[in-house]
Amino acid sequence: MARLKIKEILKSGKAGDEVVAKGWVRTKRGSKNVNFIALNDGSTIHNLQIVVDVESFDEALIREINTGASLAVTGTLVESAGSGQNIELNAKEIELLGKADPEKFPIQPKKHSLEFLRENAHLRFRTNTFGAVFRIRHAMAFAIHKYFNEKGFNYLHTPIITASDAEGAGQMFRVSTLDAKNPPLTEEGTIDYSQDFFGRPTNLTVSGQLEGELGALALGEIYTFGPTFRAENSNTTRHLAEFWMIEPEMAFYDLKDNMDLAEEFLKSCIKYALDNCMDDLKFLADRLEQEEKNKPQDQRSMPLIEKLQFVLDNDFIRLTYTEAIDILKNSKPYKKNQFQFPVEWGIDLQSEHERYLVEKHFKCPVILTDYPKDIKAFYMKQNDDNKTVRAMDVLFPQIGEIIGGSQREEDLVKLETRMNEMNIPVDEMWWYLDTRRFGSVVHSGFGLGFERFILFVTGMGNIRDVIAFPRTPKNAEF
RNA sequence: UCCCUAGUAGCUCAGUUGGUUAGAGCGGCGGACUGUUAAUCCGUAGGUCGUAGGUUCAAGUCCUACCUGGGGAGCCA
Repeated sequence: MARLKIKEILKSGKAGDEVVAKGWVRTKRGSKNVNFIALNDGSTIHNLQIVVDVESFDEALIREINTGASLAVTGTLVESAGSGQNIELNAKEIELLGKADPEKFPIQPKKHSLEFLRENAHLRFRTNTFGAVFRIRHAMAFAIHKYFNEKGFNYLHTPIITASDAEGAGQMFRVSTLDAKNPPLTEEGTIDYSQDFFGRPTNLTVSGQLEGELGALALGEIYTFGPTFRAENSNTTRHLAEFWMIEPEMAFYDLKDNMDLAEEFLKSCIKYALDNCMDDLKFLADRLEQEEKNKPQDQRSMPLIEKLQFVLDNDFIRLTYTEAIDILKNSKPYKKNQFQFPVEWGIDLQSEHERYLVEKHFKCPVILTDYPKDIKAFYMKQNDDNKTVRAMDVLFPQIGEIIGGSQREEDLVKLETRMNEMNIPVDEMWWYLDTRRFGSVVHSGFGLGFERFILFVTGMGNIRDVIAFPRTPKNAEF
């Protein structure tokens, strides 16, 4: 008899069907004559209820069916006599696949704190919350590939190890096979990287963008979707040292095309979640609602599913940095001196400013464009005003910046001039500049932080709870 | 990295202005119960109070340093 997944059994199983189900015990309860086992195999958030007639099984076996143990159950599906489920499995045969010592198994059939589960990240998949989060995470990864594939984009694998440190996107992790205790030295006493594996200093990538541009300026549209590493000492609910990023790069796209793509892309993925992950979303929404009950009324956010639907139904507000500064200067908190940081044209917007725009003023996702060139990267397309660049940041409620992107500077002279101004080594970047030397075209791209997006879709509050094994300062367990 | 905050039983927490033998709920274990839904009821075991120093007749409680977690900020995705 073939094993059926619990999702399949609950969806199309009929009373009288003989089936085999395999999974892990969530709870066991019952009385002298009958026991009920909630069995979960990860295929769905819902459990299959196994009904055990105590008299027909070995007492020792039943004693070992504890929370966390794995079972193979053969039996007949019947309509449930109890409420709470339509169908349940009457056990004929139970095989204990793997025991779980109830005194040692850390996941109990009760509510655990997210902090505790983070310390047990190897077992937290076995909870409803993390089951839901990781099924949704998978669905979103799939939705991203589906979206770009249908749009004719090519999935480009840009390198994880890079020798370029010119990207300016943050501190990098060094990659080396040199002896850390006794590295070979040059005559000047510095580390001799010519003896290192690559014959030069190398690091883990902080962005695939520059290589992505090379691909786009031949293939037309590409996207990357891979791990990204930042050695920043960031300790927040929105930062990881190792995270996943999606970076589309498109030839012949100007900033407006770029914004249109970003908005359509985000909406398409959110729609996929609503269409395909409703069971998990409902669970997370309920969980969130319980948590929100402890908060004062005015601090509560929109229910999860409503929030996703809202983003889907409304156009993102688009405005320039300069317009945003004007709005901030005319805002109540500015006039009442409630902002901690100054608001002045030329400053980088602080989270409090972004949050005001998104959560208070517009109450809607916002795309800010045309930032001062001095607070943005060298590769961004310079505007004619000589003050701003064609940058765009997509700001989401609670998350803040979820996408950062720009139209890229395609003019060789302007780009080189800017690189010199910003002390970017032009020589080392010969390969990047070659795209501007040979058949340069208008092009654009952006980066989406995958985990930040998952935060938004799942309503989770800490980025460490939407990646399986988070890497953060002082933490690389598992 | 900075600011705030916390660390007491397997988990979530209480522990009074410093004062005898450190408490509860949940979980575990034993028992009861004819179908339960985080079952219920009765009973029971379980603690070097984050670590190291200090103040004091006396420290879970006060002080200092360090470690770890959480929240916020910066950096950014």
